[in-house]
Amino acid sequence: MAATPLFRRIDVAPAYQKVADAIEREIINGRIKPGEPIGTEQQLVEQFGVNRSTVREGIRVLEEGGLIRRDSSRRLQACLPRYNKLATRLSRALILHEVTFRELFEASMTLEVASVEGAVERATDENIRELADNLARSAEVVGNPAVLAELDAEFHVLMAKASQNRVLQLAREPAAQLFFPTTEMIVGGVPEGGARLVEAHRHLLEAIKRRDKAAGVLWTRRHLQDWRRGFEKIASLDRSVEHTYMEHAYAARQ
Amino acid sequence: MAATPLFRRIDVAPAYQKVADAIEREIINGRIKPGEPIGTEQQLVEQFGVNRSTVREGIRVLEEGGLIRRDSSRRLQACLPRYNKLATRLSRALILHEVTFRELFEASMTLEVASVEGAVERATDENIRELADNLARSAEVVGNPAVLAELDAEFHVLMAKASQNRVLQLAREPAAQLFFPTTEMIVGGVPEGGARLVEAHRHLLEAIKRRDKAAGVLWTRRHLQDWRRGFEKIASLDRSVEHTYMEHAYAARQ
DNA sequence: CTTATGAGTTTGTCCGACAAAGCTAGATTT
DNA sequence: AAATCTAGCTTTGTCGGACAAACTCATAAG
Repeated sequence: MAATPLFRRIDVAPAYQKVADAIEREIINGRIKPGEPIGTEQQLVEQFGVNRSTVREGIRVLEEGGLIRRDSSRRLQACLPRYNKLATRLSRALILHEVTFRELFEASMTLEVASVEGAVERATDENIRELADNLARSAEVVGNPAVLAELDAEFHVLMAKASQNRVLQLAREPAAQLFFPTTEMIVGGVPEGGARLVEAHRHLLEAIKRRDKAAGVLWTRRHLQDWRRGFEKIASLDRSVEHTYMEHAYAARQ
Repeated sequence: MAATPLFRRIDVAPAYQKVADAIEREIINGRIKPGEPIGTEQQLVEQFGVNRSTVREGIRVLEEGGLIRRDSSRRLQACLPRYNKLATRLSRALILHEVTFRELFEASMTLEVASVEGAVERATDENIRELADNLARSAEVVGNPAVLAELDAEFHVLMAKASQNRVLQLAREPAAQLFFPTTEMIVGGVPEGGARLVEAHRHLLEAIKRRDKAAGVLWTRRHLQDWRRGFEKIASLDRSVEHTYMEHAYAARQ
């Protein structure tokens, strides 16, 4: 195919990219720890020997990637990428790829079941307290679809947290961000929808408390099936997640 | 808590952020479709009424987010975010959060099982051809851990693709990117490791062809358990994914 | 019809500048 | 002496202009 390589490929990445890569490398391999300062733009200018505009473009790249942020006084520092922010990007990608609600439902079924299994096995007292608190608040707003939907999303986040598996936590988040905004429509559109939702959460919490995995899985399945039936009343599962629908998932980012 | 709000919060986001947000919004809600041009920097300068440096910083943000890219002639255009690129960022986040191999293993078990179930149900002839092709190539390099590990990763990507579920495809990718680089070490360190791996893939492909879900799940479990046993010979599952380990996952990005 | 050429665009980078906001430390007041 | 104020220094966000390299496109030359 290729002729014998006499020279190595020349690195032609633009300077701002190299700046970003250099800083990123230091953070990834741990030489700069989260929370530690990166230095001022002027210092970076001197260290890299490029113009401040170039440094700033590199900084934007890292900032968007969640690797660095500016503290209260706008000074640069390394930080731990927030799942939430990354998940938003992923949700965005899923929308642009026009995934269907069926795909979303199927994947969520898998991920939520895994999540509850982990929670049943490993939930701490603190986790259970948080879930119970969420449940109590939910019970008070059964008639308010908007608030209830938000609490539902939170409940599932807490369950994922209780699974003590951060990979799972991260993996379920993008789907959940697209999945749960519809909850409001569904709970609002189905009589008894709110009550059924809270009932399911109650059984889930009970299952976690009793370390009863079978019950946890069963009620997760029912809970999601409820969502599915509700959704099918207002739309087709094979419809793709709409662009306009993004408005919801979007407002939440603020 | 707060006093009655007399005025709404003033928007103080920096200009480059607003530029990025404005373009992003147009893409997300579909007014600019993937592949369509955004315009030159000069045009954006005129439209937004800000300096070119400011526009460029905004562009960097979107570029890193995968929403826009430059075509062959470096002109800006909207594009579909690539799973692969996003997954790399997630993997990076997982490393910085120091997730353990146990978390990785548990999540992967769930995701790969779901993946194979989907593949058994919905794999197309084309999917099966790709898997068979991968298997044939794997069989030829049983003795070469480096190449075999790469083909193993590809096999699982193909299986996720065969599941026809893009949400799942996306969800499994970050974990896989961290999970599979160790395959080389394991296959290289365990006698018969390569042969067992290829054998598992063969059974998986058979299961998909026969639409035999039970067999598919069984062999996925075995396959991953093999990995786990191999891993435990060289390290502890409770060790966190190391920073230095990133070198592998990192080089692959190029 | 293909190739070469050359003008015009566009990007990547650099330089210098300035207002606004934050920080620091000396000066002032109680 | 402790608290407060003030003025200067730093840093960021934005701007304007500039230029070389790479690319586009249309026209001229073979």
